[in-house]
Amino acid sequence: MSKARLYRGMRDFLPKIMIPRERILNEIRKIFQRWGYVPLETPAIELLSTLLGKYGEDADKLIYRLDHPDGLGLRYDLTVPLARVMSQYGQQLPRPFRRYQIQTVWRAERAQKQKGRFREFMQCDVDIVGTSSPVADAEILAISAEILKSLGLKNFKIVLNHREILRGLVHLAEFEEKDEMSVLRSLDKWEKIGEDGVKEELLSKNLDEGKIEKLLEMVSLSGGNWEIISFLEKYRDERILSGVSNIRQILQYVSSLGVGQDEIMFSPRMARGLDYYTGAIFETILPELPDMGSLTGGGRYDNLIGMFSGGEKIPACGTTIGIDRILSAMDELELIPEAHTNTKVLVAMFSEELATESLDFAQRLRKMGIETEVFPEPKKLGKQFAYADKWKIPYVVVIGEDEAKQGLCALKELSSGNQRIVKKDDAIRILLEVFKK
RNA sequence: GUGGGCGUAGCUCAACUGGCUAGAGCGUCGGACUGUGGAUCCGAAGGUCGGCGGUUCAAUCCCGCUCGCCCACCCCA
Repeated sequence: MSKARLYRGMRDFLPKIMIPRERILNEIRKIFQRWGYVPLETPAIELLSTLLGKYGEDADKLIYRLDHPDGLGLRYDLTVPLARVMSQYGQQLPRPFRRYQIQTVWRAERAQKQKGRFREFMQCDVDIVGTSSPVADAEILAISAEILKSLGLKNFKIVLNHREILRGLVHLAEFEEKDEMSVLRSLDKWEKIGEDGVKEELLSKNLDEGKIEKLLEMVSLSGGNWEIISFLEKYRDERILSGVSNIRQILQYVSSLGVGQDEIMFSPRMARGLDYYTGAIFETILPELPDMGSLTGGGRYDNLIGMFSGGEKIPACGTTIGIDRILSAMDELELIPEAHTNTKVLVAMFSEELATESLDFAQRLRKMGIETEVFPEPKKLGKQFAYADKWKIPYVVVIGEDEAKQGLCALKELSSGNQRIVKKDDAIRILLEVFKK
């Protein structure tokens, strides 16, 4: 057993994983940019005074604290850094401010690899700061949907709910305000542990059985989105009415942004764990992979950013794209093409004397945008072909003595085994055609 | 942090109730094949049997401690 090991909850990303991972990140980045979002990066290390007290007591324990006299810790998410940035540079950033941020975060919790839980993981956040318009909520939903579609995860569903509606329901069930978040956190487990499970958990929190039953009955709604929200309106609760009217607008706008009504599922049972949401909340799931959990999750949080800005109220809305969950979902659905390397062509080295022939030709291919590598030593050709085969490099070019004399090269496609002796220019033309450069 | 399970080659796993030189498959490297990969055959490298201590004539196996991994609870992406 070697002495080297990984700290629990950390991962190495070997090339085989990194290739699809980078491809997906590039795709996500492209979509963020297409919607007009601008990139932001913030440091891994923040002052503890910035980090602490923003996520709740339990979460504070999960922040990695550095052993350093300045009082430092690793960032826990990307939303608090955004709030800090808004308070420091808010004046020079015209609003609405649309930003995306793709960086790692750290949480000192018990990691369980198989459940996709790590101590270091990447978050891809998109947020729109400075507007309370439902257009913003609709836009964030549409971006989430567009990303999943573009990655081939066509069968997703967006689960939608609203914190004001939930608060109204909890109020109608006559729970005290201080129990509100605790009740919502239990309710949120409905899909996972079922109605009985939720009831059991609420009972174990010493809450009143009558109130619990009242709440569970109110949220046991099924049917179409419009049907459910129309039904909720009948409660004539001020908060519920306000939430429903907000949801109506979002549902309407989202249609114009390329999201089908059947891709959205309004559910009065989805609550999300974080305290700071104030309006619409949403997450995306794959019905075919019910155990996978949510692939993206977010909502509106109108009070969080202001915490750093001296009480000024700054509305905001955003979501996290769970890149690691998306990757494992794609993996299970076999949507990740096998790729061992990005190299398209291996130029073999025939002999020391002909080395420059290979280098020159490889350089011509690269200038045309074809990913090319040269085998660096004149090993026997069998070894060089075996190398290409092991890395699944699709083409091998050999320039041997015979070819070199006549300005030719041997171009072999490994998948078929077909080899042609052609002029170098023709080889380049063929490769450009194949890889559509 | 609490409870349960498990640590043998790079990976997946063997080795009868404690016994002689700890094995196999896959992978890696080399050869059969000095102008051509996948298949086949041959060979090689690779182990302080997680670590420390104890019991024993003798420990990969039994006991104690420790470290690590996995599962459940809690919490989340």
